[in-house]
Formats: sequence, structure tokens, C-alpha cells
Amino acid sequence: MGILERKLRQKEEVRESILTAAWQLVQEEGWSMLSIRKIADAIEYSVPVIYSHFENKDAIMQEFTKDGFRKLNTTLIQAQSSANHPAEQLTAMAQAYWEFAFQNKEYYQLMYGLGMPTCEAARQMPELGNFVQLLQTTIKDLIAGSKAVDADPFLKFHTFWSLLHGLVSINMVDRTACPDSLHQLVLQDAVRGFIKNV
Amino acid sequence: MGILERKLRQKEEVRESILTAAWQLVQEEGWSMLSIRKIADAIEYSVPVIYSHFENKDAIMQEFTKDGFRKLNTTLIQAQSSANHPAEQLTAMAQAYWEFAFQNKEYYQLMYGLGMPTCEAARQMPELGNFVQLLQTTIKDLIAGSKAVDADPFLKFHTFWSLLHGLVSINMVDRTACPDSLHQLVLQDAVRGFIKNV
DNA sequence: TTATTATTTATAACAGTGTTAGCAAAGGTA
DNA sequence: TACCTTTGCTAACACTGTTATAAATAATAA
Repeated sequence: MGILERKLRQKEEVRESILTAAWQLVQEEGWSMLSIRKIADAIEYSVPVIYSHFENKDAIMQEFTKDGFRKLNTTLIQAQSSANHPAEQLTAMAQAYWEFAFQNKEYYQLMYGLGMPTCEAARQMPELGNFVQLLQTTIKDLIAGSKAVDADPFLKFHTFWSLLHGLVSINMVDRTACPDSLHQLVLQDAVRGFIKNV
Repeated sequence: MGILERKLRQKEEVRESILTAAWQLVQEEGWSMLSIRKIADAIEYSVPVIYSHFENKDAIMQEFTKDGFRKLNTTLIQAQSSANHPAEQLTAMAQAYWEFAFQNKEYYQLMYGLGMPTCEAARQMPELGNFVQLLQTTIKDLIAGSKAVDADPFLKFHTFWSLLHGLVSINMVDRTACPDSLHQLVLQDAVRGFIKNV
């Protein structure tokens, strides 16, 4: 009796159509505009059908988060195998990570929970400008009193800010059995490395 | 005629009460649970009154974003003035930045648009574990072939990931008249610095 | 003080959202 | 053909941000 198999196959097809419809809607209108009703309309089924495939909306989005990490991992492995020495491997992987993020913005936004609503708003905010200038001038001073006097302050500032923001936001997302004391060490190590490098 | 003055004063009071009520609700239930109706209930006014003070919900949240940056700037200036040499200043500021983020989570979450819904979900995701391991082993190789053989791979990994994630997310939030070529330089410079430091 | 005008405030609606209970229709089995 | 199980839809619930409209209040003029 292939009936059960056919049913499973059909169910899988609907599940797949939910995901492809959702992904299309996300690409057209972004994550914030994705809704269960829109997916239901797209797949020409009623709303509750979706809930027989996914526990809730979050479960659908988690599926894409997994997809995103899978894709990223593949890209990173590829980059890794393109070099032999660890230093080159790491450089290639950093490049790959960067490219992935911007070639798959929808994935990356979801993976790291970037809301993106502040994007337009942040530009015209004097408080942000102050913050930039504040750090930048200090870095200028640092450069002036160092060997590498020709270093670009704006560039170094961005590195520094990224380092800080990265440390913080990673720690917020990934609280994986890692004591606070170690995060303190990470911060100190990173900052010391940055300064030594200037 | 002090009537106009009194009216302005009363209007300001209502405006202030909206913000304090909103802030209390955020601290109790988080940003995702904040709603206009809840604020209206708290201040014992009807919903449209809120819209006579703020254009929309986003405007209320922007007010807190500004507050957040103001607070951060104050903290950073204080940290800066606690030292004389740039290197020490920067170290103190990094520390202050870190402390601010975690002592004012609500602010930082809003300022950087961290959705925080992935927080619990991310922990039990094998894809994330793979990603961690992948980078970590490469860093282990890097350490093994370097002078500082006693360096902590887990620590270095976190530094590296933070650097990458920071670069990406900062660039996503802050697209301030900065050509892509410069971001490439930032990335290269940061990674080179990290490797040299290992 | 009363009538008129301007301001302030609330009710109720619109168009959405995620989620689910209850019922009708179709599919498979005896 | 009669029964039962599975499937799928309608409609509702409890929310959300936002706004048009109407009522109540306060300030001004007669």
C-alpha cells in the first residue's frame, strides 16, 4: 500500500511550498513583512494548514536560520580548503564570511537578529556622530604617539568599534556555558592586540 | 496670561509620563511586549493622546535610542578622562563600553536593533556548534604554528568571531558615506592584526 | 452669567498580526 | 454502501499600530 508513502510525499511537498513561498515573500518585502496569511495565500491553502507543518511562525524562521548556517559553513569550508597555511586559511575564511553576509543579507539578518529598522534612522542622529568622533579622536592620539604614524584613523576606528560591538553582541546571542571572567579576558586580549597593532 | 504656559507645562508632563511608563514596561516585559495601548493604560489616557505627543511608536523608541547614546557618551568621556596616555584611555573606554552594554541591556538592544528572540533558540542549534568548531580548529592550527603556543583557542576564537560579526553588523547599520573599498581595507587590516597578535 | 468658539479627549473603527477551536468535506476502510 | 479517520476551511479570539469621528471640556466674547 503506497498510499501512506504518497501522503507523506504530498505533505512534504506542501511543507516545501511553504518554505519557498516564505522565502520569496522575504526577498520581495523583507522579514518584517512576512506573515502566515501571506504564506497561506501564496500556497493556496488556508492558514491552519501551515500550523500542521510548523509549530509557529518562529519555527519557520528557525528553518531559514539553519539553512543560513549551513550555507555559511559550506562557504567557509570551501574557503578553508583553498589555502594550506592557517594564516592564509583564516584570511580566506574571513573574506568568505564577509561575502556571505552581504550576498545573503536576508539570511544574515535573520541569523543575527538584526532588526534593520534603525538603519535609516541612525544616519541622522547627532548622538551617533558624537560617539564616532569621540572614539576617533582618541584613536588619532594613539596613532600620533605610535610608530605607524601613517595609519588611517577612520579605518582603525571602524576596526575598533567592530571589535567592541562584535564582542558584545556575540556574547548576547551566544551565552554558551562561558563564564563572564573569560569574556573579560577576550575583551582585554582583543583590545591589547588592537593597540599593539597600531 | 499664564494659561498657555500652564498648558505647555501640562503637555510636557504627559509627554514625560508616556516615556517613563514606556520605560517601566520595557524593563518589566522587554521591547517586544511594549504597545501603545499598554502605555495608554499606564498613563490613564486614551490611545490617541499618545499620538499627539509622538508621531508613532518608532518615535518613542527613537527617543530612548538617543537617551542610550547620550548615556554611553557620558560614560565614555568619563572613562577617557580617567587616564592620560591614549593606550590607557582606549582600554578604559573599551571597558566602559562593555559595562554600559550589560548594565543597560534594554538600551543596547534598542541601539543596535538586537532582536534577542534567537537568544534561546541559538543555543540548541547544531549548525551553530559546527560553525564554532570549524573556526576554532583553524585557530588552533594557527596557534600551534606560532610563537604563542600557550594562547587560548576558545578565547582567540571569540575575539575573531566578534571582529567579523562586528565589522559586518556595524557596516549594515552605519552606511555613512564610506566606500566599500575602505571596508575591505578595514577587514584586511583587522584580520592581519589579529593574526599578527596570535 | 450666558453663548460661542476652540481645544482637548475618548469611543470606535480599520487593517493588520499570530494562533486555534469547531465544523464540513473528502479519503480510505470494512 | 456505511462507517470512520484524516484533512482543510471558516470563523473567531486576542492582540497590534493607527486614525476618523464625535463628545466633552475649557477658554473667550457678549
